[in-house]
Amino acid sequence: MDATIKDVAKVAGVSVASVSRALNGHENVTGTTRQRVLAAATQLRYMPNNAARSLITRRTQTIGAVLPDLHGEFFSELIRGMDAAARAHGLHLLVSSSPGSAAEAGEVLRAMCGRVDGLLIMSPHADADMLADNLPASLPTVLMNTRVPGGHYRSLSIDNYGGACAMVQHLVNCGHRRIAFIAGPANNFDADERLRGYRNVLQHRLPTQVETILAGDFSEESGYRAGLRLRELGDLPDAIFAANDMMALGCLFALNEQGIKVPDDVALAGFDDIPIARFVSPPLTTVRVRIADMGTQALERLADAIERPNGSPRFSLELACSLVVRQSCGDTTARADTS
Amino acid sequence: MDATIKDVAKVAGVSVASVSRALNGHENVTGTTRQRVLAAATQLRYMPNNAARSLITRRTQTIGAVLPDLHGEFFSELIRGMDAAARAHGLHLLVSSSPGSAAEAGEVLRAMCGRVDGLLIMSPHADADMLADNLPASLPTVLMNTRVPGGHYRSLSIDNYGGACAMVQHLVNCGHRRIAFIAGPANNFDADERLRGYRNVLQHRLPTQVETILAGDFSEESGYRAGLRLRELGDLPDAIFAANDMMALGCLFALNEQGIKVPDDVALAGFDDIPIARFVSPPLTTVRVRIADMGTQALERLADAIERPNGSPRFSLELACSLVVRQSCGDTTARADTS
DNA sequence: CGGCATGATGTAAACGTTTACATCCTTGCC
DNA sequence: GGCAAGGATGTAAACGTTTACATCATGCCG
Repeated sequence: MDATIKDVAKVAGVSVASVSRALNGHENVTGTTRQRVLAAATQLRYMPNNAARSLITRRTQTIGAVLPDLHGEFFSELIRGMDAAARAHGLHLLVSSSPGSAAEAGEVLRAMCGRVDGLLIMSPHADADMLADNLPASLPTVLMNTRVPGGHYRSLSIDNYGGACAMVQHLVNCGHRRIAFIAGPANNFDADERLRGYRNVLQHRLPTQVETILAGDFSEESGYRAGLRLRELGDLPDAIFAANDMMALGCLFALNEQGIKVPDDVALAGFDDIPIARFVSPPLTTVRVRIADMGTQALERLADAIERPNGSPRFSLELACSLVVRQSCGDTTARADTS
Repeated sequence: MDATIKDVAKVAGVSVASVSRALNGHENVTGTTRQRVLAAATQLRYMPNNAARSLITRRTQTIGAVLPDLHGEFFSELIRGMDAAARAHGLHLLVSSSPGSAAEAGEVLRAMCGRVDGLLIMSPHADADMLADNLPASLPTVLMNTRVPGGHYRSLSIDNYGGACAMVQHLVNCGHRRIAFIAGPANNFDADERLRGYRNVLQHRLPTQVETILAGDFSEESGYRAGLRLRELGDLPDAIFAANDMMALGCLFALNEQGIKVPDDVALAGFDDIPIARFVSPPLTTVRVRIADMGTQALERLADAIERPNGSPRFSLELACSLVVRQSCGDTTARADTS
């Protein structure tokens, strides 16, 4: 059985209160007492019982992350960013995915909220009602890539819309006119925003062009299929903008197989700047999003909200993306970035 | 303030003991009492306080996962597998990476072990002493891809060695003789085992050939650099076996740039079967490892060890890999798998 | 020298559960 | 009708901390 604070007190010859004070670094404790306590604690390999501590302090030193399915590098990056920030703040990270239904997501939320000091939520199922139903209003929360109207929640997003606009602008500036878009999955926040950016620029800069949207679901396979279907559209477009890099790569391989040259026959662009994007040939022009950064920032905002329950304001932030121009879209004079 | 069990008891007009029994599904409680309690609980939105519960039950319903750095799809897959199994068992998942030093890893372990019922550990820093120093002997633990001699710990690994042997065998069977290897990072369990497999087959099947090992670190960039360095070796080898797919892809792009044709000029093989492997051209012959499966299995073994503290035996298991033959190594008669 | 402020230390209550044990009620049997 | 048995329910202790408050020693000042 593990040693308790009482055992330490006995060995050190002091009261439990002094042990607690010494171990928690309070001021009012003599140097000699502190030393005796520390010695006893290490001798007994004393580890404070977190349950007992949480019970009285009402803090768990844990924050929860509720994510959608955990496929792909996106989530390891996100978790990596959150983990680094959590460790820096002395916090622990409880993660859970919530694939499936909204009901299931609510269940995950309820199961978590009693064990954490705050919550990071990224979920397609999250809306105002669902959150209100499953979360105590007092629990600090930061939404990630999840739009809930009302301004009642803190929220942090990648500026997918801005990034998509920038990319389509770039394609237009390169002289491309007929620009096709490979869409992401339905009901996906990122996918919707990127599509919105594509449409916006098309309407404003190329009002005479009709939009061309190919179905996709963010998987490289769906990009591959889109690339094979391209011929069915009649003439090849000038450029293809895939809603993420994986689909862009899938599409690239499909184009290769058909003998369609990128960027000579058609330009190709992606979104995310996954590591492999710069190693394919031609290197892929894409939009860089700093995913780990979003995780870190989200956690830090949350930590702040926990520490200053009233002082920390609600906010709704968008993290900027940056255009990464490589060789897959032809004109590289705009800006070169192969770092 | 949240409702407590006392509030529920008051509303339901019963004692706290009955509330506890009703809510935890014990037998000896009347149907009417149970209903009254349930009604009161939902009315008050009662959520049991986990700290108090853990304090007395000495269970946290949480298992901890200590991982090395969290880069790449490997970890999202691993976490995905663990998460699915955890939810199935009603357990929560506390994750932490332990980049950096062994001391830091020890700290992570100590910080975790008071908050979990069991631990899943994957760490290059883990050895018998380090674990003994930082973990209570009573804490159920499952090691993943981490070799600690002595048979004192439960452990689960990918059969990297077997997979690498199978791949090199396959290359030999395809008629290749001069086989180069792009190694993974030093002190990495997977990397070491794959190298060992390469060496083993070389020694037994091709005793006259010298081994050719190019440095790498599992990143696509290091594979790319290895591909560029290939010419420095003099004649091109017959085949290149990269210790993981990312390096194989990096290498593939480097070969493309140099006008070296795969598989005509040189065969290329990888390890992991990441999703994109089947979409590059030529599709990559590789070794499939079921990473999510390892996470799931590890968690399930751990859950078993927690539930049956004495009944569950120590074990040391290796999860089989399977050869996935595509077009990058020439001869596809051995076995085709493009699923 | 006495009283008082100051600061270290000890005592004990409180946190919200679970559960062993006591109590009470019901039921069936003699 | 009384009694035993057994099942439902209540009472209270226990889990291991933190911390408000009490106590005690010390030194300073009047």
